[in-house]
Amino acid sequence: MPDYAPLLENIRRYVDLSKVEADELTSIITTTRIKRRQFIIQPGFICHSRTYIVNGAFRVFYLDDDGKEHTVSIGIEDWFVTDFWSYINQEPATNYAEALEDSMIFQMQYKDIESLCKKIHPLSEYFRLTTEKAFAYSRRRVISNISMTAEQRYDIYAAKYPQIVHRVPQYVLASYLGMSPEFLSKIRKRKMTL
Amino acid sequence: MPDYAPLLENIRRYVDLSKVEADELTSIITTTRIKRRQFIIQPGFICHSRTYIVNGAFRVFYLDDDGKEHTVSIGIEDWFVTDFWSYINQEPATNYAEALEDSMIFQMQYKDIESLCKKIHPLSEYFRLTTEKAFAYSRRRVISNISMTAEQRYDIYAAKYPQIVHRVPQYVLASYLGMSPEFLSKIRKRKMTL
DNA sequence: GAAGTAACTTGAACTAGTTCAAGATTAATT
DNA sequence: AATTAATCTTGAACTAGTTCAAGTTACTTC
Repeated sequence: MPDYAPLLENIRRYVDLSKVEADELTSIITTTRIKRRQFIIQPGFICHSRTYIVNGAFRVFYLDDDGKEHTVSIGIEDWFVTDFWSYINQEPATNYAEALEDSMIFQMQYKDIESLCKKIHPLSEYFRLTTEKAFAYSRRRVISNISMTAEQRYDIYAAKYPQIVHRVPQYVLASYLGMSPEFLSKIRKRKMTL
Repeated sequence: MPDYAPLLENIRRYVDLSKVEADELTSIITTTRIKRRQFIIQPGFICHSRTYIVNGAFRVFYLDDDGKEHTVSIGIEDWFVTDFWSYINQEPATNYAEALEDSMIFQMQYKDIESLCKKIHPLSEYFRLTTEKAFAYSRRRVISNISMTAEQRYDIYAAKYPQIVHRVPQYVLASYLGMSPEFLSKIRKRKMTL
């Protein structure tokens, strides 16, 4: 049986779950190993699960009409990955989610989560509180995309996620920060020589 | 006594609230009239309430170091306005919220909402579901800021919110869409002559 | 309803960031 | 260890969008 402690610890930071409630939650979890470069979400397919990263790293990205990639989110262990729009509306995804490293994940199905949220009040609270936080961060990202230069965005990201900046390929980070990989390369070079 | 029907109707789209629960909710609401150009949130002050717009229009904006305004959100009747970061963390705000028209609002305090969410399961569900939706939209906005041209962003907004595009000042919309007011003016002109 | 202020328009000069292309590094595969 | 594939670097040419400034239109307010 897999070790659910990291996920339960994450939940405990927000709410109290009884032993019985925790067991109900873990009973809907499936555990999977994913190889690097493997996709767990693809456009056209409904994203049925919320995915918790036990270890490894993922990115969610969007392929535009010109075939250019735009990274929507980057996640490492103890984070969730989803095509959120597809997940909450149970509509076909528009994004890909790809493993950046060999990973292990926990998955919980939409319909199971929804019925458990109806049943277990603290679980509903957990998702409410974490989504509120995610939303607040997302708004900050909107502002920084609108109001800052590419270099400022990089600096802020590097300061906030020092453990990620050099863990993911540069073109992934560039597309997450909304700039071309070439330009990120130039920003980094400038910093070396300063 | 004010008419709470629009808010309760909004909630009913997501969950069922009993009469007693609805009364508990409305008991924490304060109703206020706000004049155009009046601020209900200012940097430095903690945003204590979630604000529901009964009628009128608001915008939330951020003033950067160069004194330039960046509109974070635009809301009209039946929407919520908040400096979300300040609200959920109960930290001093970094944004302004300003009435774009004479308005009437319902306000609910953070601590009251939090204790009601602990108490009333469907209310917790309501905020969970609506925040999930808001988060999904916010992610879409991140993607469109990163991957689209200014004109595409305008077109999408105009198609989605035809009732808002010409209701708010152009410089507000431009700063929401992440472009200069001059450039939005030029986009619009180009459309006239086509 | 005149005067003043806020919002919008237009064009010209400018710049942050892109695109393209070719070469240099690094990592994966046999 | 050699070969192939992916990723990163560098510079030159380019462009979407900005900035500035001056003029026009439309609201407010007294």
